[in-house]
Amino acid sequence: MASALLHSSRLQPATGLNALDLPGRPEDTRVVVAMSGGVDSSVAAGLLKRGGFDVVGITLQLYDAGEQARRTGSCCAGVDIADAAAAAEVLGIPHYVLDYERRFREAVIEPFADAYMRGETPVPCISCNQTVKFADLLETARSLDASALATGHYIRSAPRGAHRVLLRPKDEDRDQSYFLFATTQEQVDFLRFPLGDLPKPEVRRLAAEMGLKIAEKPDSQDICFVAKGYYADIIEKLRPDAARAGEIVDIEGRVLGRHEGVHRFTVGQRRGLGVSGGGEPLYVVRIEPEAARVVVGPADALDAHEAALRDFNWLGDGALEDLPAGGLPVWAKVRSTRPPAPAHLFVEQGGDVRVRLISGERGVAPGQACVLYDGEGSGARILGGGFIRRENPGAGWPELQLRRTA
RNA sequence: UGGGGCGUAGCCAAGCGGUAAGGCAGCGGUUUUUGGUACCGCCAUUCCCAGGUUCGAAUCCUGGCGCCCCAG
Repeated sequence: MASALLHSSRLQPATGLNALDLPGRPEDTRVVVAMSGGVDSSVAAGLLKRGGFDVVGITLQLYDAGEQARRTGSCCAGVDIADAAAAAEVLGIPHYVLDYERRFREAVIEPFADAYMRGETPVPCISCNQTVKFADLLETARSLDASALATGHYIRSAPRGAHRVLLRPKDEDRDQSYFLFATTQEQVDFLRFPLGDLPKPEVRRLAAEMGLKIAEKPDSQDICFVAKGYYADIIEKLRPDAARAGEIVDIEGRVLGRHEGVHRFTVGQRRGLGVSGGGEPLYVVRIEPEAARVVVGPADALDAHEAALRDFNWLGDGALEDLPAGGLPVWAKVRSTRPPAPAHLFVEQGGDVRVRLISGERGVAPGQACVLYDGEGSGARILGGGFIRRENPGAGWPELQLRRTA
């Protein structure tokens, strides 16, 4: 798509569709671009503008900038909004700022705090995409008579039959599909991702070429609404009464130390435990919020070979219930920064979804996403995914139950 | 108060006359549009204390102090 946008505002001869796979001339096609104030979404807007589309930039104000206003690596607040507005002006497109603070708080920040109190490790970027960006903003785009909503995510989408499919981007290092697995088919059909075919350095080059001041702006990182590194502070501020101190115990139940609240921990975490045992490093292997207990153990104790998923979003062909009984071979990511690994997807009688990780993964944390692909590398299709559930490992596997009775 | 052993960083621990390994924990950083992982760097001018021997002592000697074990 990007190459088409770069060079042409003509219709594709074979299909009669424009570069966004939409009918009509680009200049008659309105596209809303979600502009965060960063390089990526600014270039996405610039590419669409170059492609001749009727581009409207929208920036969501998501949280009170406050003292974070001057932080680098943030988005959607304070100076970032000004950056987005400046970029829109350079590109010559209309730009609007919408106040979504309340919605963002309800849909992203509050659930983020609650998840930690439950002993889970949430992915706020996913809930943000899921609710604020792809639900609320998408509705706004529709109400503005836009034919599509575009973002600066590194992911590709392409027409397939009556719908569109999501594909891993050309630049695998920047792949953001992990954060987008929860996108519904309806949303996918409406969304466009102009950066899917571009490597990041090329995007920065384009930003400079377009005269955008933010061409060298650092990538955003960390949780946008959390001052660097101290997410626990926000949770304690939001849930002042919920934080309970408790014990840090080893797998045998021996008390090794104390902690100041389970929300400060995540499964797989090593640093910050303050306890040492046996000369080998200890990791959080389980969090028991009911008992305010953090269970730690050696690296081996982190190996997980399966994960039960909730809120599963299926983007593959056919019905989820029709998967092969022996499981569908897939590639699975249980963390954003790990490459996809071979796995099998199972759907049980009651509709519960499970993934078996063939080689196992270390530190599979409840609340994180498990995202599924039909292949390994660039261009692999995103089949959907779900959030990892807290549960007792080994329970509920039909195969294991069979073995037990046999 | 007979015998034996031990006291090295927050924890474990090597060193046994030549100028303080290593691991865990901690701290800092790199990587990363989540958290974590991983990786890199830092972390005892000083070896329970006081004397002594020696060119030189954590290492040898003497005396304290403190633990532990065996015996009574």
